[in-house]
Amino acid sequence: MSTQPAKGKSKTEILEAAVPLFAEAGFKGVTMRAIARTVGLNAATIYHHFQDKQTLYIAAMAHAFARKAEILSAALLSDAPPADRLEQFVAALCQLVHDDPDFGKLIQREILAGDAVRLRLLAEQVFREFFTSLVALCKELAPGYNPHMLAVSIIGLVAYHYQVIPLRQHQPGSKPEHNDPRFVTGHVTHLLLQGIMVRQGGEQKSSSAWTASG
Amino acid sequence: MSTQPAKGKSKTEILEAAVPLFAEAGFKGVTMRAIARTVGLNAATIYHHFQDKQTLYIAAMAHAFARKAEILSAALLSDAPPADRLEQFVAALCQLVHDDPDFGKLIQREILAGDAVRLRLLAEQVFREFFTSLVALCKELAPGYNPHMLAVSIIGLVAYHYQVIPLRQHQPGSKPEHNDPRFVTGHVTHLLLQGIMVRQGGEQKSSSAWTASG
DNA sequence: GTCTATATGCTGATAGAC
DNA sequence: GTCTATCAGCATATAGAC
Repeated sequence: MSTQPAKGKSKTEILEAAVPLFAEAGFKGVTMRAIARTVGLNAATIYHHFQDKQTLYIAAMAHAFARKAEILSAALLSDAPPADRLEQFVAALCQLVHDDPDFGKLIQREILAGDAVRLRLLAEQVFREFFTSLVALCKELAPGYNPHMLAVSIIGLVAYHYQVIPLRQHQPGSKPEHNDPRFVTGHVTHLLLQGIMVRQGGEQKSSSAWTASG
Repeated sequence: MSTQPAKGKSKTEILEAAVPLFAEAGFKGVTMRAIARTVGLNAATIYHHFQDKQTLYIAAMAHAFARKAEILSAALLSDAPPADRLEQFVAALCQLVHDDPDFGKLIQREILAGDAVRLRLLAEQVFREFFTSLVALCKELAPGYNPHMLAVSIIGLVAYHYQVIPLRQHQPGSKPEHNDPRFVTGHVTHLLLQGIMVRQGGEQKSSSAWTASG
């Protein structure tokens, strides 16, 4: 909270060094010495800024997840028609996980770690608001579906594509373009809105769902 | 390979003790002592059966993934119509990840670990065959879609629902029934085949896609 | 095959000089 | 605020008795 003008390394610098390290190797895979080396400090100095490793880790999570919630919420709050809001949200989510791979990795690691307290905080303080907005959109867009399940499916379609890149890049038909946020947005939006059963003779490229933002 | 009739603990017993431990805590989160304690041995004895921890870990992965490939392939090889084969596959995948949570966790951990050699082995020796069959089904079922992307989407819709249970259980609208393989199968199959745009007045419960297996 | 004992290294964390 | 020096604990892995 207090500004530190050119007066030693700040807590923020330590956090910004720690986030990618924790994303890549997890809590036990990162040593205090490694974080200190990255930020250009001695390991003991970290303990002047943070009580212990656990405290530093939680602060790093909070720093990594800050502002993500409002980015996701914002895409859901336009006054466009429901189908367009869906596409805007899918596009925003694709862009987010594409531009910040650490974000997805840290969430996966938190899920695997399975700490009940931290998971509850993550669910309530980071995802609750935007998830509720997404559920509302699902109710409006597809009243026949279970809105909770549909919301999870929408997020999952995007998140999974980026999550399994290290595996699916070895599978037949994989191309680098498939990681382009616009390409994933087009695929996911069309699949959600139209489903698999394309009418024979139907030209899907002419569907408005394939265009990026209009 | 050699049978050991009632002659000390077998390698298989060690592997079957190690798999759930590695799934729960990851490579660095599991000590040789913990594995030994679980199987009822001294830590040093493990080194009589396995060269080192890394070798034991890879053997445990191979043991955990054995036979999974053919379970998934089998569901794709019936002579039913494409849409029914899709539902059979979705049902089989739901059942698999529901009955064996370790399976999904270990795959996630391997993806996060990011070892290029191990990921290539996993992709080629465990998933290649069934993924190729799924891509073929996608081409047959939905020629208008990119088959690679569609195959990933199908797997992702199922895998993601089970993967994020620890997070989505804290979100509004979550119910325990949503983890039932039959429920997830119904939701995913209907979403894939029909998409979101349900016709007004259409009664989705009457769709054959909602019924479990006929 | 299984054990005890132990070597060796790395880790989180602290004490205290500057 | 940052450093050096250091401790105590635990990890992997080995040596060798039984």
